[in-house]
Amino acid sequence: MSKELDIYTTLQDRLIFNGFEHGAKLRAELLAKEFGCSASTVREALFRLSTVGLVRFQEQRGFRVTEKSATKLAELTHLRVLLEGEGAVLSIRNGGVSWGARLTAAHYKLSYIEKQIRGCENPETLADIWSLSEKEFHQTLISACGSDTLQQMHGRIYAQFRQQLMVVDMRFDFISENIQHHASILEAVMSGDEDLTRQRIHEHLERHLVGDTLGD
Amino acid sequence: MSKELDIYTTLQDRLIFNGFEHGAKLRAELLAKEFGCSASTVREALFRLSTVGLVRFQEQRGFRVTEKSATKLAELTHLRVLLEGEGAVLSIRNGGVSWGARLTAAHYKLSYIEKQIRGCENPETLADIWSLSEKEFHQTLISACGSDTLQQMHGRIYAQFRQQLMVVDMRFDFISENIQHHASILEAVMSGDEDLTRQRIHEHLERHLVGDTLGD
DNA sequence: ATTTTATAAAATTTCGAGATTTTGGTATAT
DNA sequence: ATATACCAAAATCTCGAAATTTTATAAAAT
Repeated sequence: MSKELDIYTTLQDRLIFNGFEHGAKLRAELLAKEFGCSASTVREALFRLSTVGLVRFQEQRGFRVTEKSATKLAELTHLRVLLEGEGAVLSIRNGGVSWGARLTAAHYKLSYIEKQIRGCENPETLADIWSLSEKEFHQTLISACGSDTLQQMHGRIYAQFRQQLMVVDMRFDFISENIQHHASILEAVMSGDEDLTRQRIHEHLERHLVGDTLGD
Repeated sequence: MSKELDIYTTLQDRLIFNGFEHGAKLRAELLAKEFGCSASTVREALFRLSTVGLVRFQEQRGFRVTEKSATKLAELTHLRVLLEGEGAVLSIRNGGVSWGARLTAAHYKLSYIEKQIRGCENPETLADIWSLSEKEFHQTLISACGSDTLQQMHGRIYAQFRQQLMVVDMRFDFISENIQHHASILEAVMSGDEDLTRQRIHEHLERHLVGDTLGD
């Protein structure tokens, strides 16, 4: 694998899981030292990440971690509801048994971890594994929609959404609700009810829409 | 303005308006000569364009113009209907008079050009100006939605959509229908009917959904 | 005291060349 | 005839340094 791609993925992870300060400056030269490569290589990766939205680029002023704001989070949530709802509904239509099986499996894993978190003293220690499972569940949910473009787009929105939310949310106060939400989504999907599925996805994410000027 | 940005924009235009062959190889070194700069600068721009989706990047194999396919076009159309519908509906709610005025103006310009095209021997000569007006109309349609993220996302989908369609479509056989479509969308918007607006946007783009396995 | 100007330091952008990998052609073996 | 191994040419990737621009600091002017 090329160095550039390596660095791209590493940085992406750090950005999503808040390995950097909110709005921090990202100096290619410093990161280059850390990664043991040249500044240009880091620069390429940062450029790509800026197009994805995890990094902000300013002409002659370098790169910064995208800032957090309630507005941005609300916008991303709105789009997630839209895309994930669409993806789920299409998957219901096209998915068949194998998709149902995969989704059930993903949900089983996620709910197992979420129940662990609920009864745990230091839930932060489970944050990483939780993130992976939660992502997998939501990805699986739309995985049979038949549109790569939709999934790709959802992936980006999801990444930015997590970036906005991480740390803040890692106290897991919401975990009981969440267990309920995920189960409700699965239930709606399995019953084949498209409108209900959309509604449940909406309910799951609703709490992040505060301060939103967009419609409900 | 930096050279990189210059090149980025130039390449973006060429890619969208099919200044390159379908699937053509994009060699940084050759383009560098043409632009009078170094290969690394072009490389940065190409990397960004690959993240946007106009260019395909392969590890150790360089860059290519994104291939055209009916499937891809259908996927992009599907997303356009979704995002543009949502953006238009939100704009109806938040837009107010000034948005209505801007949309009417954009429509007036577009319909003027489309009528010129209808009665023209060599419609290709008007392709450039048409593209600009059509883009402006659809951008204005969602411009009061209140979500930068949504608009940005729509912009990317729109760019890829155009890339798939250009040349092929520049014979303007559809122009009479199109005049009708655009007027219908404007009418639905002005009546404040949200469902009708979505439906009209869908009808406008429907012909590109052939070969689609996604539901309509 | 505040603003403007000049200068130095730091950061960003661009470059061209060297290192690495792929591609295409030729020879050798099965 | 097909497949494999080898080599040379071409393309890609990485680097470190030079050129440019911004930022910070201090001196001069209002």
